[in-house]
Amino acid sequence: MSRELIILSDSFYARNTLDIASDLLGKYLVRKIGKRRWVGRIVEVEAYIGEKDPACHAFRGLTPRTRVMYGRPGHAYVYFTYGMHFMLNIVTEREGYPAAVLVRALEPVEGFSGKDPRPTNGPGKLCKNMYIDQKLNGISLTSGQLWVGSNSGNSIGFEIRWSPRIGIVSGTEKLWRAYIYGNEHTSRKSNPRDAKKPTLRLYD
DNA sequence: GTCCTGATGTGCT
DNA sequence: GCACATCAGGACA
Repeated sequence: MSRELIILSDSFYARNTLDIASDLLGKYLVRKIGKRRWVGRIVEVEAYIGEKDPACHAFRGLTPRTRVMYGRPGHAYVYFTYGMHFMLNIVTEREGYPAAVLVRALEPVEGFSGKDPRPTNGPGKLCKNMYIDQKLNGISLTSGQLWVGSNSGNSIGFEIRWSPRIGIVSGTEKLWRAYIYGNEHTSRKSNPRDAKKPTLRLYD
């Protein structure tokens, strides 16, 4: 990182989830443990919005697991799945309304020294390689352990495309997965047939 | 490169 | 019980 990053404040996350999803692309996810730091440029995300979205964990309402998603925006919702993977989500919208953005893939920028040329090209993989686990569930993204920053300089232009979300069985008609078209670090190859706009969000 | 499979914890029915 | 917002490794091409 040649320039320092500006931490996004809570107000960034208190908006429409689809806007946040696309705005997060090109921003930097930062994980800090002591003096070690990992930084990745966000290249792929998915939106999960409200109790009427059948793919959203809040589809079945408020439970101990989904409590964080109903909480204040700008916090991390981390959960465990498939018996072996953690997933990082960022809570959005307003308190009491369950919505979040799943961080699916990053382009490594700093701190990744292993042999894998794509250490962060999937949601479980990026959590593993950045030591993100359930201990971070519910923390604020201004707490200093984990946050999203934006580069103060000119950002390089890129094209955003939208597709169905990955790994779900219902809600596949919604185009709520956004990624940086042509980037090598997404979880799937770019598809020229993917849309240039998301499926419009319908409020409850 | 593609397709297929096994490993595995947790929340909720 | 079962359904998962998955990944790595092996078989094949």
